Amino acid sequence: MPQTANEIPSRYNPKETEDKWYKIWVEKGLFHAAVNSAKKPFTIVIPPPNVTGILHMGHALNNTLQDILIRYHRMKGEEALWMPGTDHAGIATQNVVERSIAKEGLRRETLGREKFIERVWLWKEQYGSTIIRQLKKLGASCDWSRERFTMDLEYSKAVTEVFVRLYEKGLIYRGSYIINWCPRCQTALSDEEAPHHELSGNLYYLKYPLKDSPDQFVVVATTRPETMLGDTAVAVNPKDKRYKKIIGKTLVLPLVDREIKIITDTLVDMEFGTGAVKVTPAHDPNDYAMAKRHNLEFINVMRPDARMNEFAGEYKDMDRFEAREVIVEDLKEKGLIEKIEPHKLSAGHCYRCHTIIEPYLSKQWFVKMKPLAKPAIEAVKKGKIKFHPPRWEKVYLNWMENIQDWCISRQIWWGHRIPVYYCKKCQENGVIVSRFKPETCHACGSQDILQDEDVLDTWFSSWLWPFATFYWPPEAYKQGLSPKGTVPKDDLRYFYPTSILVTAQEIIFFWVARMIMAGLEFMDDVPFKDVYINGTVRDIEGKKMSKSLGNIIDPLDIIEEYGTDAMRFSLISITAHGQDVFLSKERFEQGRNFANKIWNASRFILMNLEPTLIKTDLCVFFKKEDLDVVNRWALSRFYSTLQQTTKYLENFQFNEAANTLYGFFWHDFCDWYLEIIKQDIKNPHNQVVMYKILEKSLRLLHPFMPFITEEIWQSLGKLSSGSADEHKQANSIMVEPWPHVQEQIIDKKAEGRMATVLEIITAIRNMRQELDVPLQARISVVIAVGSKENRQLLETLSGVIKNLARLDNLSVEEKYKHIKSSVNSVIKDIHITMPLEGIVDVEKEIIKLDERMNKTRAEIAAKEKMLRNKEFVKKAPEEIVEKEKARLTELGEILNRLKVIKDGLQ
RNA sequence: GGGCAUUUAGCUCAGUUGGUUAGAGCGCUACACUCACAUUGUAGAGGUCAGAGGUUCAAGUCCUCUAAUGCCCACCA
Repeated sequence: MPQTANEIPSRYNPKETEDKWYKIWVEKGLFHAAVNSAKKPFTIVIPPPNVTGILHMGHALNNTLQDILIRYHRMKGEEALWMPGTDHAGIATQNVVERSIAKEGLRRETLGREKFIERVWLWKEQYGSTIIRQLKKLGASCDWSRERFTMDLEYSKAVTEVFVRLYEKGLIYRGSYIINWCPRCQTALSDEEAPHHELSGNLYYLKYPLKDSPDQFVVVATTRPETMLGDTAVAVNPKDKRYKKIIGKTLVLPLVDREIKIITDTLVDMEFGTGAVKVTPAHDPNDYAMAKRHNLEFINVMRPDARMNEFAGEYKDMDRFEAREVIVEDLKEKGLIEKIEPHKLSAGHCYRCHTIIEPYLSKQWFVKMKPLAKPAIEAVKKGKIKFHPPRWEKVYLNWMENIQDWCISRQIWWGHRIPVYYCKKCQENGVIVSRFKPETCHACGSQDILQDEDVLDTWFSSWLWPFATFYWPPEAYKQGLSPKGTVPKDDLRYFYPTSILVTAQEIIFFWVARMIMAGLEFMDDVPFKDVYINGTVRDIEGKKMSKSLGNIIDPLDIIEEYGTDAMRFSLISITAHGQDVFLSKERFEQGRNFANKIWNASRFILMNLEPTLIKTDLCVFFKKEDLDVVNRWALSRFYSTLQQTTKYLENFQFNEAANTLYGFFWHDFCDWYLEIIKQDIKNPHNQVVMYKILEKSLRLLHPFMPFITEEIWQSLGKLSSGSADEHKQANSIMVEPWPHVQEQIIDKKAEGRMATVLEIITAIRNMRQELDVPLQARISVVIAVGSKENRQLLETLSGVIKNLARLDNLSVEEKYKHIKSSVNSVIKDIHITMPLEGIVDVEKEIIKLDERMNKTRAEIAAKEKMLRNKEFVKKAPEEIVEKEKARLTELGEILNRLKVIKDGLQ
């Protein structure tokens, strides 16, 4: 910011400041944090965005919150580390790269695994840092020297280590189960990766003939008739009287003519459908469980791409939905469809490509979760980890207490290979779980050893993020040197556990819960002490923002148009504690306007500051007695604001903190204080106080609006350089201390007195506007005061009142005297009289007075009733009772004054 | 089926230990541009705090029920 008025543009231009300061901050190493035993660590690990990600509003909100916390704690003098990085996002990235090579006419399968992985790395080099660049645009003060990627070599070591340790502990096993299978991605998915959505489908009633009497049927109801080809039983509830006689009899499965038995199982709901259910063990998790109980056969009728296989006979090669139609047609022809009813059902969908998942029988690796969940439940119940807002604790506990085993193998190529090896000779028996590829088979000595083809679920690496980013396990880094040449050996001990995790509700199960389990299992301590769950960003109609809905507001567009600070501030000020946010583009104007307000207030101050005056030792002016009431009020308001803001930040009430600052800076400081002192701007007290408040306000605003505050703060620094004040370091506002609350400067009495004066000014302005008195008109006001104190106050500030209320004359009297043809107002024990000969409509004035008197009387009646109530006087705290009494007295006085005025007018 | 959240001004929302006259931003009305800022200033209009019951001296705030809306979880074929 240049120094003279002419050089400072009247509008804040974010483009000129943002990139400049970001670069300087990075160059000065201000984002870097290192082990420092003299300081308390404050650590946040970023929820690593997908390497394929592009910044959306959810990221903008989430990362702005983290940046506010980091900048605030850095200013508080803590060693604040924000650990950044990206997630390799297995399926998502593989899909993106597959689409990308498809443009060259290439397919993954033809390329081969090794070549394909090379292409993924290449893609990562080229496009993988997009979101990191975008986070920088957002002003994120991450320690970029520590940036990690979940596929980094060192990180992979941690993943392998964890797999081996869990396996050795008996918590990892391999088995054939019904899992969620995405036929498009052709991989298994965990339960969390296959969210259920409602679909409109049909309930088909199929008739299965009895072997002994082919004209008799058992009717079964199903939503997926194509799976009937794999049926190996029909089940009924043992209590179901309707089927009692035929239990154990044999049915002939239509189309395939397989003989199947009628069995009983308590799982069957008698109320649903016909009470008889077809059992397809290889294609339904319930049927699978039933089949295990009854020793039924498992017949898989589909291929991994969800086309029918050789067990489907003539339906082979048909897609599952095509097969459904054809099978229904064929059954219809044979008269084996009783009816078809429309039916709402919910089915799992792939969270990546939204394909309907197929419950599919296959061999996968699982983690036993119950033993891991137990300590993680305890930790939260004992309050070692606190959720904010606390309601999420219930969600977490509910999931953890009903946790299912975690399917961690994925049939894709991009990810951490499972550290499991098989001896080709010994086949399945020769399973070797190892940190390194074994040279020979332990059993037969064969060197023909193959690694498991599958990779691990992405979250199997993400759940290690709070410690794997600090080079875990420490034994592996005993030398104290990482491949990158830093010395990380004490980092883990110093920065772990991290301080707080800020994330979105969608990943509480995927990520938060699992990190807690991993932290307790491998670090023997919780990974963070607080979890702040920020709300979901929605559009103005409450819909989640998504590409497919086309309702995206791109944060980068907003930054381009309004500036980063404006975007950050707007977003924060409208986001209530953990509530969802409803956004429209216009809502960012508030932040832009505020940035401009800060800019112009600073411009005004810079233009009017006398460097010689603020260079003198400031402390002398902080003797309260020396300052006039205006300055005492202003400083008191500032420190009250500081106190409030600090409290809100400590409680994660970011919107309250932002709005408190907004209200103070705009309304108290600009609208009132600067307007008042304009008249006497060169007064040394005014000079120092306005400088002080601006400088400290910039510090309070800095975590929210980092760029504009730095820009202005640097200009202030230049102006006062060489002085003995805070600018002697003149480094960056980023590392300036967060101001201390000076309780002795908070002066409620001064605040109260000024409030009265401001009320008087407002009342006078109101009176003249109501009567359409032009601003140019020469008017006078007579104020009659009840107390000596008020008289003194008003006499002292009479110049201020005259100026702000645009009065020619202001006389302060002791007693109210009626003035003919005047407008009147009463504030507490103060009469304001504005003589306006010829303009005043006495009738109208009397009506207005009556209205006010009636209102006052009603209030008096209510207060009297309250105070007559003995229960109230007995039970309410004394101060409340006193307050009510005082208010009653005041109301009485007001009523009397109104009466006097009315009498005078008549 | 279970759970959670929301319901306060025309709109979008604040209001964390219950305590004067319920707040903000936007929008609206009127007035004001030589004097930091029209991305501005000044003043104003606008609310029986979803409904019903209860606890309490006192309820937007605590409890119960109802209604509407949104979200999450669950193996109903």
